[in-house]
Amino acid sequence: MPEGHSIHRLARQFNDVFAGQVLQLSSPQGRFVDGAQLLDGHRLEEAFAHGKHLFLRFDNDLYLNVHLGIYGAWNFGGDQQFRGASSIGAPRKVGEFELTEGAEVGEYSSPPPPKPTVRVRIVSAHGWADLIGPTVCRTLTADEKEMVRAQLGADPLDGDANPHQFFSALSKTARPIGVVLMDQKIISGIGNIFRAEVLYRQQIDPFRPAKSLSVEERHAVWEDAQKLLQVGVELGRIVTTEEDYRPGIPLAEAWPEHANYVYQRQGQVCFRCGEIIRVQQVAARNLFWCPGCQN
DNA sequence: GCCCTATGTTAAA
DNA sequence: TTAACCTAGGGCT
Repeated sequence: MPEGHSIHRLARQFNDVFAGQVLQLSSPQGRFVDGAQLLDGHRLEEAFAHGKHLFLRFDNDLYLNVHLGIYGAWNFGGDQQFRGASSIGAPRKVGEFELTEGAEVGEYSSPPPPKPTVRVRIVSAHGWADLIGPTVCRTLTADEKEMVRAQLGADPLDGDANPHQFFSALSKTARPIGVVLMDQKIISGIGNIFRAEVLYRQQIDPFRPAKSLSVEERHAVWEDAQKLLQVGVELGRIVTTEEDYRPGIPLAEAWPEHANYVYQRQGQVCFRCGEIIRVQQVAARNLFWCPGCQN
Protein backbone atom coordinates (compact mmCIF):
# COMPACT_ATOMS: atom_id res chain seq x y z
CA MET A 1 0.00 0.00 0.00
CA PRO A 2 1.01 3.58 -0.02
CA GLU A 3 2.93 4.45 3.12
CA GLY A 4 1.95 7.24 5.51
CA HIS A 5 2.75 10.07 3.12
CA SER A 6 0.07 8.91 0.68
CA ILE A 7 -2.62 8.81 3.34
CA HIS A 8 -1.76 12.37 4.32
CA ARG A 9 -2.08 13.34 0.67
CA LEU A 10 -5.44 11.62 0.57
CA ALA A 11 -6.60 13.58 3.62
CA ARG A 12 -5.47 16.79 1.96
CA GLN A 13 -7.30 15.85 -1.21
CA PHE A 14 -10.55 15.02 0.59
CA ASN A 15 -10.37 18.38 2.33
CA ASP A 16 -9.77 20.09 -1.00
CA VAL A 17 -12.58 18.53 -3.00
CA PHE A 18 -15.20 17.33 -0.50
CA ALA A 19 -14.95 19.16 2.86
CA GLY A 20 -17.95 21.32 3.72
CA GLN A 21 -20.18 19.54 1.23
CA VAL A 22 -23.10 17.17 1.66
CA LEU A 23 -22.10 13.78 0.30
CA GLN A 24 -23.86 10.70 -0.95
CA LEU A 25 -22.31 7.42 0.19
CA SER A 26 -23.10 4.02 -1.23
CA SER A 27 -21.52 0.58 -1.49
CA PRO A 28 -21.86 -0.73 -5.05
CA GLN A 29 -20.02 -3.89 -4.00
CA GLY A 30 -22.58 -4.47 -1.25
CA ARG A 31 -20.13 -5.11 1.56
CA PHE A 32 -20.50 -1.74 3.28
CA VAL A 33 -24.16 -0.93 2.76
CA ASP A 34 -25.03 -0.40 6.44
CA GLY A 35 -21.94 1.68 7.20
CA ALA A 36 -22.42 3.87 4.16
CA GLN A 37 -26.05 4.45 5.11
CA LEU A 38 -24.99 5.96 8.47
CA LEU A 39 -23.03 8.66 6.63
CA ASP A 40 -25.13 9.10 3.49
CA GLY A 41 -26.52 12.61 3.13
CA HIS A 42 -24.24 14.13 5.76
CA ARG A 43 -21.71 16.94 5.38
CA LEU A 44 -17.99 16.15 5.50
CA GLU A 45 -16.44 18.35 8.19
CA GLU A 46 -12.79 17.38 7.86
CA ALA A 47 -10.39 14.68 6.76
CA PHE A 48 -7.18 13.71 8.53
CA ALA A 49 -4.62 10.93 8.64
CA HIS A 50 -2.89 9.14 11.48
CA GLY A 51 -0.15 6.96 10.06
CA LYS A 52 -1.77 4.81 7.39
CA HIS A 53 -5.30 5.36 8.72
CA LEU A 54 -7.60 7.84 7.02
CA PHE A 55 -10.46 9.43 8.98
CA LEU A 56 -13.34 11.46 7.54
CA ARG A 57 -15.48 13.30 10.12
CA PHE A 58 -19.11 13.95 9.20
CA ASP A 59 -21.61 16.41 10.66
CA ASN A 60 -23.30 13.70 12.74
CA ASP A 61 -20.03 13.07 14.62
CA LEU A 62 -19.47 9.74 12.90
CA TYR A 63 -16.21 8.89 11.17
CA LEU A 64 -15.40 6.93 8.07
CA ASN A 65 -12.16 5.07 8.84
CA VAL A 66 -10.25 3.54 5.92
CA HIS A 67 -7.01 1.60 5.79
CA LEU A 68 -5.88 0.71 2.28
CA GLY A 69 -3.93 -2.38 3.27
CA ILE A 70 -1.86 -3.80 0.46
CA TYR A 71 -4.44 -3.63 -2.33
CA GLY A 72 -6.58 -0.61 -1.59
CA ALA A 73 -6.92 2.52 -3.71
CA TRP A 74 -9.04 5.63 -4.14
CA ASN A 75 -9.95 6.93 -7.58
CA PHE A 76 -11.36 10.42 -8.13
CA GLY A 77 -13.19 12.24 -10.85
CA GLY A 78 -15.35 15.30 -11.39
CA ASP A 79 -15.48 18.87 -12.62
CA GLN A 80 -12.80 21.56 -12.51
CA GLN A 81 -12.74 21.40 -8.70
CA PHE A 82 -11.13 17.98 -9.12
CA ARG A 83 -8.31 19.19 -11.32
CA GLY A 84 -5.08 18.05 -9.71
CA ALA A 85 -6.74 15.30 -7.71
CA SER A 86 -4.82 12.03 -7.99
CA SER A 87 -5.76 8.41 -7.82
CA ILE A 88 -3.89 7.15 -4.77
CA GLY A 89 -3.08 3.58 -3.81
CA ALA A 90 -2.54 0.28 -5.58
CA PRO A 91 -1.92 -0.84 -8.25
CA ARG A 92 1.59 0.32 -8.69
CA LYS A 93 4.63 -0.70 -10.66
CA VAL A 94 8.15 -0.81 -9.33
CA GLY A 95 9.25 2.77 -9.09
CA GLU A 96 5.74 4.09 -9.58
CA PHE A 97 4.68 4.53 -6.05
CA GLU A 98 1.48 6.40 -5.86
CA LEU A 99 -0.06 7.83 -8.97
CA THR A 100 -1.85 5.61 -11.40
CA GLU A 101 -3.71 8.20 -13.35
CA GLY A 102 -5.01 11.62 -12.57
CA ALA A 103 -8.61 12.27 -11.78
CA GLU A 104 -11.04 12.20 -14.66
CA VAL A 105 -11.78 15.90 -15.01
CA GLY A 106 -14.25 17.56 -17.31
CA GLU A 107 -17.95 18.07 -17.80
CA TYR A 108 -19.57 16.48 -14.81
CA SER A 109 -23.18 15.59 -14.24
CA SER A 110 -22.99 12.14 -12.68
CA PRO A 111 -20.29 9.57 -11.99
CA PRO A 112 -19.58 6.69 -14.36
CA PRO A 113 -21.04 3.28 -13.56
CA PRO A 114 -18.96 1.83 -10.71
CA LYS A 115 -16.80 -1.24 -11.08
CA PRO A 116 -18.38 -4.11 -9.14
CA THR A 117 -15.45 -4.05 -6.69
CA VAL A 118 -16.14 -0.53 -5.40
CA ARG A 119 -16.55 -0.82 -1.63
CA VAL A 120 -17.58 2.79 -1.15
CA ARG A 121 -18.58 5.47 -3.61
CA ILE A 122 -18.67 9.06 -2.40
CA VAL A 123 -20.52 11.56 -4.58
CA SER A 124 -20.82 15.35 -4.29
CA ALA A 125 -22.32 17.93 -6.60
CA HIS A 126 -18.88 18.29 -8.20
CA GLY A 127 -17.42 14.80 -8.39
CA TRP A 128 -16.91 11.38 -6.95
CA ALA A 129 -14.41 9.09 -5.20
CA ASP A 130 -14.36 5.28 -5.40
CA LEU A 131 -12.65 3.05 -2.83
CA ILE A 132 -11.56 -0.44 -3.86
CA GLY A 133 -9.79 -3.23 -2.01
CA PRO A 134 -9.34 -1.74 1.48
CA THR A 135 -8.24 -3.76 4.49
CA VAL A 136 -10.37 -1.57 6.76
CA CYS A 137 -13.52 0.37 5.86
CA ARG A 138 -15.87 1.11 8.74
CA THR A 139 -17.97 3.74 10.40
CA LEU A 140 -16.86 4.74 13.90
CA THR A 141 -18.19 6.86 16.73
CA ALA A 142 -15.88 9.48 18.21
CA ASP A 143 -15.04 7.15 21.09
CA GLU A 144 -14.27 4.28 18.77
CA LYS A 145 -12.10 6.55 16.65
CA GLU A 146 -10.11 7.47 19.76
CA MET A 147 -9.66 3.80 20.62
CA VAL A 148 -8.19 3.17 17.17
CA ARG A 149 -5.84 6.12 17.45
CA ALA A 150 -4.75 5.06 20.93
CA GLN A 151 -3.33 1.90 19.38
CA LEU A 152 -1.17 3.88 16.98
CA GLY A 153 2.31 5.22 17.67
CA ALA A 154 3.36 8.78 16.98
CA ASP A 155 3.20 9.88 13.36
CA PRO A 156 6.25 11.87 12.20
CA LEU A 157 3.95 13.78 9.82
CA ASP A 158 1.86 15.00 12.76
CA GLY A 159 3.23 18.40 13.74
CA ASP A 160 2.15 17.82 17.34
CA ALA A 161 3.66 14.34 17.55
CA ASN A 162 5.76 13.64 20.60
CA PRO A 163 8.64 11.33 19.66
CA HIS A 164 9.55 10.55 23.27
CA GLN A 165 7.27 7.56 23.46
CA PHE A 166 9.00 6.32 20.28
CA PHE A 167 12.46 6.79 21.79
CA SER A 168 11.31 5.11 24.96
CA ALA A 169 9.78 2.16 23.11
CA LEU A 170 13.02 1.60 21.21
CA SER A 171 15.02 1.50 24.42
CA LYS A 172 12.80 -1.21 25.84
CA THR A 173 12.83 -3.86 23.13
CA ALA A 174 15.45 -6.24 21.84
CA ARG A 175 13.48 -6.84 18.64
CA PRO A 176 15.44 -5.88 15.52
CA ILE A 177 15.18 -2.20 14.65
CA GLY A 178 14.17 -3.20 11.12
CA VAL A 179 11.13 -4.98 12.53
CA VAL A 180 10.27 -2.37 15.14
CA LEU A 181 10.10 0.43 12.55
CA MET A 182 7.29 -1.48 10.81
CA ASP A 183 5.30 -1.78 14.05
CA GLN A 184 2.55 0.81 13.79
CA LYS A 185 2.06 0.77 17.57
CA ILE A 186 5.63 2.06 17.95
CA ILE A 187 5.73 4.57 15.11
CA SER A 188 3.01 4.99 12.52
CA GLY A 189 3.27 5.69 8.82
CA ILE A 190 6.50 3.84 8.02
CA GLY A 191 6.26 0.92 5.58
CA ASN A 192 8.67 -1.36 3.81
CA ILE A 193 10.34 1.30 1.66
CA PHE A 194 10.86 3.95 4.32
CA ARG A 195 12.09 1.37 6.85
CA ALA A 196 14.76 0.12 4.49
CA GLU A 197 15.79 3.54 3.24
CA VAL A 198 15.96 5.25 6.64
CA LEU A 199 18.16 2.50 8.05
CA TYR A 200 20.42 2.66 5.02
CA ARG A 201 20.71 6.44 5.21
CA GLN A 202 21.56 6.24 8.90
CA GLN A 203 23.90 3.29 8.28
CA ILE A 204 22.17 1.15 10.87
CA ASP A 205 22.13 -2.64 10.59
CA PRO A 206 18.44 -3.60 10.45
CA PHE A 207 19.12 -6.68 12.58
CA ARG A 208 20.49 -4.73 15.53
CA PRO A 209 18.31 -4.84 18.64
CA ALA A 210 16.32 -1.62 18.88
CA LYS A 211 17.59 -1.04 22.41
CA SER A 212 21.19 -1.02 21.17
CA LEU A 213 20.66 2.22 19.24
CA SER A 214 22.32 5.23 20.81
CA VAL A 215 20.30 8.29 21.75
CA GLU A 216 21.73 10.03 18.71
CA GLU A 217 20.74 7.17 16.43
CA ARG A 218 17.19 7.10 17.78
CA HIS A 219 16.81 10.81 17.17
CA ALA A 220 18.34 10.52 13.72
CA VAL A 221 15.92 7.74 12.75
CA TRP A 222 12.91 9.80 13.81
CA GLU A 223 14.10 12.94 12.09
CA ASP A 224 15.08 11.18 8.88
CA ALA A 225 11.75 9.35 8.74
CA GLN A 226 10.02 12.69 9.20
CA LYS A 227 12.09 14.28 6.45
CA LEU A 228 11.52 11.47 3.95
CA LEU A 229 7.80 11.29 4.69
CA GLN A 230 7.54 15.04 4.12
CA VAL A 231 9.31 14.70 0.78
CA GLY A 232 6.84 11.96 -0.08
CA VAL A 233 3.89 14.21 0.76
CA GLU A 234 5.22 16.96 -1.48
CA LEU A 235 6.24 14.78 -4.43
CA GLY A 236 3.46 12.20 -4.27
CA ARG A 237 6.05 9.46 -4.47
CA ILE A 238 8.93 8.12 -2.45
CA VAL A 239 12.34 9.53 -3.31
CA THR A 240 14.98 8.85 -0.67
CA THR A 241 18.24 9.57 -2.49
CA GLU A 242 20.23 12.74 -1.97
CA GLU A 243 21.39 14.71 -4.99
CA ASP A 244 25.00 13.54 -4.76
CA TYR A 245 23.84 9.98 -5.29
CA ARG A 246 22.10 10.85 -8.50
CA PRO A 247 24.70 13.19 -10.02
CA GLY A 248 23.37 15.38 -12.77
CA ILE A 249 19.98 13.79 -12.55
CA PRO A 250 17.20 16.22 -11.63
CA LEU A 251 14.72 15.05 -9.04
CA ALA A 252 11.97 14.83 -11.62
CA GLU A 253 14.00 12.33 -13.61
CA ALA A 254 15.42 10.46 -10.62
CA TRP A 255 12.69 7.95 -11.04
CA PRO A 256 12.55 5.11 -10.83
CA GLU A 257 16.16 3.91 -11.02
CA HIS A 258 17.70 6.54 -8.81
CA ALA A 259 14.86 7.05 -6.37
CA ASN A 260 16.06 4.62 -3.67
CA TYR A 261 19.33 3.31 -2.25
CA VAL A 262 18.35 -0.26 -1.36
CA TYR A 263 14.64 -0.90 -1.92
CA GLN A 264 14.23 -3.35 -4.82
CA ARG A 265 17.97 -3.02 -5.56
CA GLN A 266 19.02 -6.50 -4.39
CA GLY A 267 21.93 -7.86 -6.40
CA GLN A 268 22.95 -4.38 -7.53
CA VAL A 269 25.94 -2.36 -6.39
CA CYS A 270 25.62 -0.03 -3.42
CA PHE A 271 25.99 3.59 -4.55
CA ARG A 272 28.11 4.34 -1.51
CA CYS A 273 30.41 1.38 -0.81
CA GLY A 274 30.18 -0.93 -3.81
CA GLU A 275 28.89 -3.93 -1.88
CA ILE A 276 25.99 -5.90 -3.27
CA ILE A 277 22.58 -4.97 -1.89
CA ARG A 278 20.88 -7.88 -0.18
CA VAL A 279 17.29 -8.92 0.43
CA GLN A 280 15.89 -11.31 3.00
CA GLN A 281 12.42 -12.22 4.17
CA VAL A 282 11.92 -10.95 7.70
CA ALA A 283 8.53 -11.25 9.37
CA ALA A 284 7.02 -12.08 5.99
CA ARG A 285 8.32 -8.91 4.32
CA ASN A 286 11.28 -8.29 2.06
CA LEU A 287 13.99 -6.48 3.95
CA PHE A 288 16.58 -4.72 1.78
CA TRP A 289 19.93 -3.56 3.12
CA CYS A 290 23.60 -3.01 2.29
CA PRO A 291 25.89 -5.31 4.27
CA GLY A 292 28.79 -2.95 3.65
CA CYS A 293 27.25 0.26 4.95
CA GLN A 294 24.94 -1.13 7.59
CA ASN A 295 26.85 -3.01 10.25
C1' DG B 1 -5.33 -17.87 -19.12
C1' DC B 2 -1.91 -18.74 -15.23
C1' DC B 3 1.35 -17.45 -11.97
C1' DC B 4 3.75 -14.07 -9.48
C1' DT B 5 4.08 -9.77 -7.14
C1' DA B 6 3.01 -5.67 -4.10
C1' DT B 7 4.38 0.50 -0.18
C1' DG B 8 -0.30 -4.25 4.85
C1' DT B 9 -2.71 -6.08 8.98
C1' DT B 10 -5.11 -9.51 11.67
C1' DA B 11 -6.39 -13.90 13.44
C1' DA B 12 -5.66 -18.57 13.97
C1' DA B 13 -2.53 -22.35 14.90
C1' DT C 1 4.73 -18.79 11.95
C1' DT C 2 1.22 -19.30 8.62
C1' DA C 3 -2.98 -18.25 6.39
C1' DA C 4 -6.38 -15.25 5.10
C1' DC C 5 -7.95 -11.11 3.37
C1' DC C 6 -8.34 -8.59 -1.31
C1' DT C 7 -7.16 -6.27 -6.08
C1' DA C 8 -4.89 -5.32 -10.47
C1' DG C 9 -0.87 -5.48 -13.47
C1' DG C 10 2.91 -7.67 -15.75
C1' DG C 11 5.25 -11.45 -17.69
C1' DC C 12 4.79 -15.65 -19.27
C1' DT C 13 2.68 -19.59 -21.96
